[in-house]
Amino acid sequence: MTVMETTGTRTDTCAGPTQQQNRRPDGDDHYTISEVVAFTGLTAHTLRWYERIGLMPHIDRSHTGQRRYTNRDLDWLDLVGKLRLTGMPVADMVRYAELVREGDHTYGERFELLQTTREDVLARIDELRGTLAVLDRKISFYADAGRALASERSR
Amino acid sequence: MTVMETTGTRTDTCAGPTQQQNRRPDGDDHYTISEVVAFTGLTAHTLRWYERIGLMPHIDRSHTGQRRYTNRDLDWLDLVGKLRLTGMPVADMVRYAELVREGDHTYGERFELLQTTREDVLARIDELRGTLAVLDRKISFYADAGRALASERSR
DNA sequence: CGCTTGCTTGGAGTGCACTCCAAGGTTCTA
DNA sequence: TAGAACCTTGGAGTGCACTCCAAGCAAGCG
Repeated sequence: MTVMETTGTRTDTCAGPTQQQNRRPDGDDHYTISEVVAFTGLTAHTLRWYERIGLMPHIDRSHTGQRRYTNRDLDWLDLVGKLRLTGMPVADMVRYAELVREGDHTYGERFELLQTTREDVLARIDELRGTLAVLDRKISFYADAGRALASERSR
Repeated sequence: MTVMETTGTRTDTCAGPTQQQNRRPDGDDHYTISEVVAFTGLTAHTLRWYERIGLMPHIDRSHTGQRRYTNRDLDWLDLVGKLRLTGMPVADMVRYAELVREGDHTYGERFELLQTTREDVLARIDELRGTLAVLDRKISFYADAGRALASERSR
């Protein structure tokens, strides 16, 4: 049995609200770099850079050497996008990509990495909630001050 | 009437779960840079840098030119810390600091800035929740795969 | 008094995540 | 079949937020 990160047929399914329409059916899923730019919002520079640093697998090439991305590559980029949103350093994502490439025996390590990331995200959400509370207090302070200034002007 | 950001006596009050004990009473609140380092977790380098770029007001000096921070400075650093957590660029925080220094007539702009930031934080929390969902799906996928591998081994 | 520890300054350096460039080959449209 | 638009590469450059350095002054202690 093989633990795959992402496959042509199912990908730990239901990819969420991501822009996944416009995709070609698996089998003739060959996208140019500019199509992937349109899908992901990343720049072509960044996509090439991701490949260079090992955050992407080596992408298939056309007979003339141009990149041809597959649906699987797009799925991977979706995940990377999500992880990036968490603030995970690129180096850690590269590490994860390496684990995937290395095969099944890295399963445990990958699992742990995901769980650590999950904890980080929860902590981050909590931090943001704390900040939100401060912001709300400050905003209502300003609203009060605004009313005071207004009534002062009307006096 | 003056809209103050932070005062010696009240600061739009109840500063939250921040480490505010160990503070000296207002009036002999004079902290060295290393004390502020201990309070905030920032480095002395960073504190000096904040002052240089205008993210802090000019800090009082001792007769020999050493920085002496006040409770008010600590309050400001608390806010800066919170804003930093939201991912607000330092340049924007500097802008806010300038508005505060410029006085009452910047009230409206400050209010807007805070509200924009609030919206950003809400959006960020939502993003993180989306990521959390992806992570949870992936984690349970790995958990299932783990069970499958285990049962395979036991066969 | 000497020593350690802490503080000062301007300016240079670091690490991250891109971002861009030049020079040239490829693919599409009229 | 010409020209525009797009793609390739390695390597250099950018912007942000620190982070560190060297040289020197200051304060507290035995």
